[in-house]
Amino acid sequence: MAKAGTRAQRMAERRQQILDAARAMAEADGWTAVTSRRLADAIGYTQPVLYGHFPGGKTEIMRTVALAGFAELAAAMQAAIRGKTGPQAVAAVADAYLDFAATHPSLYEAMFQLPIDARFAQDDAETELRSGFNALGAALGTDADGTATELLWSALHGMSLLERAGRMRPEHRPNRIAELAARFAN
Amino acid sequence: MAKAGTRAQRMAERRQQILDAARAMAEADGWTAVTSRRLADAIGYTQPVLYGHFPGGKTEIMRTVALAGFAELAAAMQAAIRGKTGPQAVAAVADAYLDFAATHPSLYEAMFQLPIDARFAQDDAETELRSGFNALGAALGTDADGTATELLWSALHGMSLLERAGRMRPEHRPNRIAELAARFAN
DNA sequence: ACTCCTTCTCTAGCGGCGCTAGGTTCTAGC
DNA sequence: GCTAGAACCTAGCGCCGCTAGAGAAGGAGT
Repeated sequence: MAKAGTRAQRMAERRQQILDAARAMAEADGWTAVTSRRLADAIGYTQPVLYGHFPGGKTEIMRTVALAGFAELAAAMQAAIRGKTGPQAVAAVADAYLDFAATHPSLYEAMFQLPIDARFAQDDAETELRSGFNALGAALGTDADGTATELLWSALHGMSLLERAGRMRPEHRPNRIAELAARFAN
Repeated sequence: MAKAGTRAQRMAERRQQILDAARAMAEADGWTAVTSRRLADAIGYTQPVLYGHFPGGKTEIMRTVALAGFAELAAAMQAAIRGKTGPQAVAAVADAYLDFAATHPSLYEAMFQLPIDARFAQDDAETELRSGFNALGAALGTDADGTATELLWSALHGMSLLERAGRMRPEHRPNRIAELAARFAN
């Protein structure tokens, strides 16, 4: 008899362990500090074990972490909008978005800045991405061809990165959100 | 007698050679392909020579390339605005910005996405950065506390990255620019 | 109980990275 | 021609992502 659970269960557990460790490590010291050796150490095994779970190596691990991030971001935005309309909805979704990016900078980095980007659109990422996009669209109310939604996403994405890079006055964020809500509410 | 010019001249020339090679290499194959060995090969010397010119290593080289990029971007924006006001000015500056980012993706990456960011503000970067920021502000006309300018910069920055990542419909860029001009003019 | 076979895990190593200590060659000034 | 210093290279460090192949562990059949 095995120590605990079925083979598949143990595999799934360890897979999650790897993802958790990678995410924690990234948030603590940045993605460059997430090396295959350190990651293997963290889960109590050696490097090759990682490749058993993620044949694509570090890239696949980051991609998987990013995927979870998209789901979380979409959920946060949906929760923020609930029951709001007009400028309030826009301000709420903007606040939620920027908060998410600021609170989980490395997660956000994995989602948008790393070489995961290329050809992301075909698989299950589509669902989470679309879901987040829709949340933004919902905040705007009507947006026939999605152009305004694209613009709003652009502004939020850019702002989160520029804030993080120290290129925007942090204390002005409320002003920026107000400005955004004023200019984007239908 | 030396082969050509003074010592200082030869140093300056080679310094520029390194920067040119790094930039060309980055645009051709991305920054990860710009390694100290390949870079040294490209200028016909060995690695340690690079460190004579740029004690900070690869980071300092990228930072220097990025600095030139800021100057170019600011110039492109200023040229685009010339003689325009209102929505036309905003559209023109947006077009110039997005064009720059799309035409020199790796240069743009060095300017905004790489770990150069941290504490950039104290030295000569300030000038070029401020100059670009001012060009955006000029396109907007009046912007008392700079909030609208921050917002415009955010939108352009985010849009350029999302376009590059394939997350925005490329054929819709004119729509996005029009939307931007409409929402941001005065 | 013993063998066999699969499944799991580790050891060891490859090529490449950024970077640097220390020796060698060249050059300029006397 | 000699010498001091600048210029440059060789060789190597510790790290990276990744993998081939050896060996241990554990269940199935006899």
